[in-house]
Amino acid sequence: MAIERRPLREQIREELMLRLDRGDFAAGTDINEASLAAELGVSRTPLREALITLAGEGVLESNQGRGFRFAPVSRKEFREICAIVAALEALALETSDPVYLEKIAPRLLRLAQDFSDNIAEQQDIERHDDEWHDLLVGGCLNERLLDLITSVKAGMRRYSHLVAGGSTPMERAAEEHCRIAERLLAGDQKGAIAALRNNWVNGMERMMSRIP
Amino acid sequence: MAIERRPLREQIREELMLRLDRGDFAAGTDINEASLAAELGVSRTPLREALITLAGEGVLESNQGRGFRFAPVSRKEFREICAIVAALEALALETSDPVYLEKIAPRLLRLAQDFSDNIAEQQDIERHDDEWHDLLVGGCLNERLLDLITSVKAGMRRYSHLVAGGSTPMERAAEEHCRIAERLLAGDQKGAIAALRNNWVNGMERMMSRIP
DNA sequence: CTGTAATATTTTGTATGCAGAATTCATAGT
DNA sequence: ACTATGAATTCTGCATACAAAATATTACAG
Repeated sequence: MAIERRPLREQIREELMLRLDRGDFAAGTDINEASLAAELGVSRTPLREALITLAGEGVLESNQGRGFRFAPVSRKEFREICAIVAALEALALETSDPVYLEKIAPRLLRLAQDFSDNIAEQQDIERHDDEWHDLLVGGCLNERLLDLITSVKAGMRRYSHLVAGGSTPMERAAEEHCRIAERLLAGDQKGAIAALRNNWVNGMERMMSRIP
Repeated sequence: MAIERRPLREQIREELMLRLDRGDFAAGTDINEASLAAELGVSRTPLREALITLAGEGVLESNQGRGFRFAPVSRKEFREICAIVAALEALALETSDPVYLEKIAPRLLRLAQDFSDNIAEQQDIERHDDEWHDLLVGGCLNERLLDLITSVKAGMRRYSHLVAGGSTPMERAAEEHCRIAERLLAGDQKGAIAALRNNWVNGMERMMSRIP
């Protein structure tokens, strides 16, 4: 039996992010610490620690005397986050080892193609897309950068369930992933970065209409 | 009388960052929660909340059962943070209103020139440099981005007192700031961004030798 | 004298308690 | 009926208490 030996605040944070993905929390709703703690079977102390972490990542907001609430969503903020992630992933790609990139390019291409074949659940699509990007930038040796990307993307997860279920043209996304992989295969790092930026801009536009 | 009506955790965080700037904490030293809380005149609860925030910003590390400690410094990590901030400030400049940039360009130029004139304390130099960059990117409407820049720069503050006191060629920094301001005055946003990136690369190199 | 096991002490991680701020609800006055 | 006022309640923010893990100390065998 593998007993969990990590701070409760981390486990709580993970669980809350999972519930956020499932769409359990509407944007803007306040959190009742006592009831949520009871529901999770923990005390308020580690819960609050998790909430403070999430507030630092922009998932939650806190107001003096008024506790925490899920940060409201807006097209403006979504645009902002996308621009940031695009720049950060571009940086990750710029500073990655070209040899490594060429090595993983075939895998990236295959994943992108598999992706376009299977019509999957929205939840799976999101996860698949995330994993693809993780693999893409995973060769970057800048650890702080990879951590930062993860952290900023956490703030973006508030939007993922909003755009779910619709007729998201994921073929387009897969197509764009193929383009990136092709550039990498060709050893064209510059082109891959441009294609990646393009992927983020388009992805943003695709989602945008579904946000209030 | 203006009574402080903001969470203790924020005030504590601020105080700790101030002490960090003063060089009170050596990199790698563990924090004793009880004694630090007593010293600050608060309980462990809001102190821990501040520590968790700082850990999220990369200023501290936490290990299960072992508490918090100031994250060790390294040239590698310093390079990493500089690359990130350079990319983020470049993004901020890219997405700023050109009209606004031209409007503040004269002020930026004047500040940079004043800077090179006065031989100030190292502490002042740091502060001045920060304020200059804040003004530069302050016109960016991407609020998330500005917050993120502040947050990432917090992690960089662990290094500022390390490089202090030496014969830092700040004339060079002031010169580079002038270049950036001149590009903005000329309405050459692209050139300003390049000059800004150059400023970060050089600034990094200047500091690098003084880090273990 | 050195290495190790047992014990004592310190310190963290989590739970609980408490005061005050914010909100809700009820009541009175217009 | 509607608003204003005040009491009652809820909830947060901070302090304290407790249990378990980690560290330091001691005792002892080799």
